Amino acid sequence: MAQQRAERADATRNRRAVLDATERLLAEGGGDHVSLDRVAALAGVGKGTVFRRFGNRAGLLQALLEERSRELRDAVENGPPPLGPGAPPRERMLAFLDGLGAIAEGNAVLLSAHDQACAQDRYDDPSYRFWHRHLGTLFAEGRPDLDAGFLAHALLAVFDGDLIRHMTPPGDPRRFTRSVRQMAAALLDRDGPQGTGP
Amino acid sequence: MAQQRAERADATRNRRAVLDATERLLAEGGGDHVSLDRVAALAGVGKGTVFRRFGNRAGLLQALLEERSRELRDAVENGPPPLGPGAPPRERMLAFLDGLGAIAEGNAVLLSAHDQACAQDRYDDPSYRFWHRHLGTLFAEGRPDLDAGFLAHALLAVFDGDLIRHMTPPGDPRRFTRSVRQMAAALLDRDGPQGTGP
DNA sequence: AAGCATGCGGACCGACGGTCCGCTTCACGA
DNA sequence: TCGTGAAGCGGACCGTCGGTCCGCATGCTT
Repeated sequence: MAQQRAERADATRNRRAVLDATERLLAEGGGDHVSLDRVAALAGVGKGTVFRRFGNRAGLLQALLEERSRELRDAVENGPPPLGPGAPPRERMLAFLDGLGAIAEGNAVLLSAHDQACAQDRYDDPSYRFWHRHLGTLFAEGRPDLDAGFLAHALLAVFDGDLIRHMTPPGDPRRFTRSVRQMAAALLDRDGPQGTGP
Repeated sequence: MAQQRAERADATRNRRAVLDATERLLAEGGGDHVSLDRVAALAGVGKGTVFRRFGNRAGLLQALLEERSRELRDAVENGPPPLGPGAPPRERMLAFLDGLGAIAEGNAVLLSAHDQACAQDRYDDPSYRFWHRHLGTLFAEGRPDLDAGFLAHALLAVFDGDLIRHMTPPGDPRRFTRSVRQMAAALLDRDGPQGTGP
């Protein structure tokens, strides 16, 4: 364990600039409008810089996504119930889906672009594995008679940027999250509906 | 309604050749191995021919997919129960998922490639709309208390080529379909599990 | 101040999806 | 059978993209 040299100041500055540029491009055009040339140009850096920092297109989008979801992840790992450990599976899952839904609804374009870029290795992505393990555990507790691992994949499959944009009407920004919660509740309740909260 | 001139023989021959070439390329390499140059070359036709026939990459893959699922679609529309009209929603949905699962398991690579190519307009694809309408109707009958349109999207979202490959172990090729059926059954049963068939 | 690892930029590459247009091939009527 | 016009064909061509590479600048450390 040698003492690591501190990260150079320009590197830090550039990483931020690149992430911000990506965000701006995502906001103003569709997800396919975000080419790495454009990102580099808007960030005022060379293309090589983008790749050294993030490896490839998928890495860049993943970094942005991770930034948006770090808070939720921390809360799930160490926060107070019902998000954190301690709450019963049903409440914990609904709280989690509420959080994930909010992030997804607020970042649908980013989500689409990320899925597009990741393609087949989406399921090896550490972020995905974390969400999957969390949901899988909760399902295993709540419904030991079903295939918990599959249900976890199924719930996550629904967090698709295009689907969210497709089924979110202008006047009801949380319709998606509501329906996801409702579905999860239906899956968890072996003995008839119990409602999905306030 | 003027009398249409019959389709030229070479056109028919080429359409078949292109579809077959696509199939072969999908089988021997990953989905991203199927470039339109390669398809044209292997089919022994010019690139222009591919595009005139199928419009673009998405159209080509969609044509192939439609070919694989036409039989199921016909059976759902006009066939005998439980696939066709007449059976109770639960049985009809399970039969349908069984059929769709078989197709998906046998064409996972094609499915991935198609999703990749379609991107955002996946939800406007006529094939998708048909499956969605079918599932949505059945859910609406079986579970009027839930968001049937959403549940239909959710079930279809699970038919993802990469997910299928990721969760299909070598020794159990139908694990995916079994889990999908189980999930659908859990969603349909308001009053506890009733089993998913033989 | 000097030395050196680290980071930087942008020219460069191969591959891809998609377009275009001059030429060929086929179906049909005479 | 043959002429003709339309339908189809091929493949050169284009712009763009993700990704690589290496000579040069920057900023830490001593």
